[in-house]
Amino acid sequence: MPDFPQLALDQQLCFPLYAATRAVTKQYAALLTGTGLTYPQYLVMLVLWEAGEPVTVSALGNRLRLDSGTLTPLLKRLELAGRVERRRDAEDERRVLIELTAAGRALREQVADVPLRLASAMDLDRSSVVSLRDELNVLIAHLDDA
Amino acid sequence: MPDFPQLALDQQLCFPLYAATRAVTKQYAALLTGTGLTYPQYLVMLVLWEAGEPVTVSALGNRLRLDSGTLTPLLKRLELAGRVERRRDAEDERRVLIELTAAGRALREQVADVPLRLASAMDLDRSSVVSLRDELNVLIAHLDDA
DNA sequence: CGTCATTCGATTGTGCGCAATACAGTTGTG
DNA sequence: CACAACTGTATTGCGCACAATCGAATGACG
Repeated sequence: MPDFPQLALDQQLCFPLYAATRAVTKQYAALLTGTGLTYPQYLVMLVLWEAGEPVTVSALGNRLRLDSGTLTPLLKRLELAGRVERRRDAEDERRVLIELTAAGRALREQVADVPLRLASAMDLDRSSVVSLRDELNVLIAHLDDA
Repeated sequence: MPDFPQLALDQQLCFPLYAATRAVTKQYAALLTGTGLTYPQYLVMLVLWEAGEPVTVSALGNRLRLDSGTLTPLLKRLELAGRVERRRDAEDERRVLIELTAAGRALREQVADVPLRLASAMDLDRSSVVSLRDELNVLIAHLDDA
């Protein structure tokens, strides 16, 4: 019976990546209670705040690497909560534009301190965060090619 | 109108982490088609193969940081697929022991090359993988305390 | 021996994440 | 204009992930 050292959970990159993401998401969920946002909803709001103008569903999907099967119901929940409005683009009726409401824009100040609070919970120095972030971006880029 | 540079998607660690995990999971899904395993199911199998003996649901949960709400249905699907058997522990009737079937054990050889194939898809040198893995483990440890 | 807190797992309900599919609207081509 | 190909979004179905809750089994304590 051969052994399979390469299948050891702790030797692989995949599991720490998977576990760390869920741990970070859980921290965000804790900091976002009170805003009514989930973590993926928060990411969508980040894109909308950054854009400063209506954004199509596909643009959101490209930025966040999510497809319409994920975004459509998420955006409907954001609309139901009064954070965004959804309307067809008059220029091209296939497109749906997502626009912040006043309440959606106001939320930005309420979460402005979230990244800082997260960083303190993670307790990593700035250089570790930067190198980790950059290595992850390299990884993503490589997987895109494959 | 104040600006919120700290809310920029690209400056934060959270988004690359989130996106990289989904990219890696997608790669695993591709390599695991044919085995009938999903990525979380593959992780459960890794733990069972490593243990070499029946494992309780809670032990699986501790190792993988997943709760019974996730594991119970996942294990039922693995049982339905003939990979594992579930039975109450005679010593303590509250516990459920998860045991590999012959088919479940046999699967190990079939996926033995998956980590190597993943590593080649990720195209990172060994030292990057190790440092990334270790930094993620540090991150997880810190979030546990918080 | 009762009983009371704890442990273990299952269940329920909500929200992703994604493949596959459907379909309306748009564009290209002759 | 006719019509085929393409685009952008929505829908469906399945499988996680997790909070909250429940109920059975156990163990500690008086």
